[in-house]
Amino acid sequence: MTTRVLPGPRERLLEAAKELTYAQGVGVGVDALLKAANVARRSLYEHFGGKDGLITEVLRLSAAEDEAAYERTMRAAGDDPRRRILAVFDWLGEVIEEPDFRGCRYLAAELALADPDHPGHEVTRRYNARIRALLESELRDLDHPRPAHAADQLLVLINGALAVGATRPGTLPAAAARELAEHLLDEGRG
Amino acid sequence: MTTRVLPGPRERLLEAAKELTYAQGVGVGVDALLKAANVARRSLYEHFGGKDGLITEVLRLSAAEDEAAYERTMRAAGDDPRRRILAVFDWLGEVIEEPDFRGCRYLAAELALADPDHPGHEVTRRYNARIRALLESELRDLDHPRPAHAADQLLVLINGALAVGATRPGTLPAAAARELAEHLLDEGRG
DNA sequence: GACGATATAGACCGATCGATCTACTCGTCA
DNA sequence: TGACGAGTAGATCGATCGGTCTATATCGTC
Repeated sequence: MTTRVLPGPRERLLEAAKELTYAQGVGVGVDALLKAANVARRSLYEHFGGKDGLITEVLRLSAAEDEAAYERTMRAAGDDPRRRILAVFDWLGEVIEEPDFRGCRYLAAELALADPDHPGHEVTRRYNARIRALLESELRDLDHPRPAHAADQLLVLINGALAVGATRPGTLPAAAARELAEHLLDEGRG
Repeated sequence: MTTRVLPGPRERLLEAAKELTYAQGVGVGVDALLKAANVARRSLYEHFGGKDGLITEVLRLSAAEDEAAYERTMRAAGDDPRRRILAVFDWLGEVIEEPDFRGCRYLAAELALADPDHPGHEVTRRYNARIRALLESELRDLDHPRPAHAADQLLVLINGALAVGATRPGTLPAAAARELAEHLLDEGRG
């Protein structure tokens, strides 16, 4: 059986690390992670090889979850690609207004991991590429004249809203970004 | 005399810390800062009271310099507010393409300083507010119908370009942002 | 030339870092 | 029953953390 009734030390560690690395950054100490997960020190090194392995796995897991959240948001918005894209900004607005919002986890990791060879960088790079591909696909469905370029612009708007949301809470940057996205989507349709 | 021919330990520390905290994040060790600045350990605590004081002062100094850079960029672009604002994005494009670009220093500090009471947060908050005020002033000169709202949007575009530039180097996010800024500036003039 | 302020050099502090190790417990399955 | 794998508990490691300390050197100024 690969399934399990109670979450094992691996799952507990991943969950605790997901929360703590977001709330306090990837600089959190191993002791804090072990205590929060209620896991023996040895288990961390058995399952992940070390702190870097755990952090990388957390990023991978979160990336998959967040990508799924983008897809779920768009699916729930119906079939119109325009509505689906704008729904992303509405959802981001809710995320940003959550009381414990602390900005984009992947950008924070990108900036905090000083070692350029840390495997976490590759994860964040791929995550951004996948979100961008998701957006470009919608833009093609919309028959946008420049889907690749518009996808780059949407990525700027998304990351901008998340960044401003971290520094200036309460200014509703997602709504501001959504409005710019509308202009972008209307391109080439008079 | 308050001026000095050779930079003293205070100036050397600030300069070294400005570089190291950007390249490696605010988590850099005190030893690394002292070594890079060639300064005695004691001098750091005499001048800044501790690591946090040094970091905060670096943020303050950098904020003043960067704000001046915005103003210089706009001044060099002439008198037309539209040109002046778009020049900011051209300048950001150059900054992002610099080989050692590592994203926005203030957002990185905001995300890395886990303690919400760290005085650095106030500095980054004020910095963003001042840049926003700078932009809003230009928008008023331009007789933009919604200067405050448009300033918020420009801030999203700027932070978005810097964020994407950190994660996806070479994709020219500043140019993408500039194009969206043009739409924004043309608002209400048919 | 003496003084005081400002440096430097570096020992030293307790705390914490990430990581390794041993010893013990517990459940499973042969 | 007994061997084994997985997990816990916790001592321990060397390194590094931020910070304090003493001792010495250098400087400008009276």
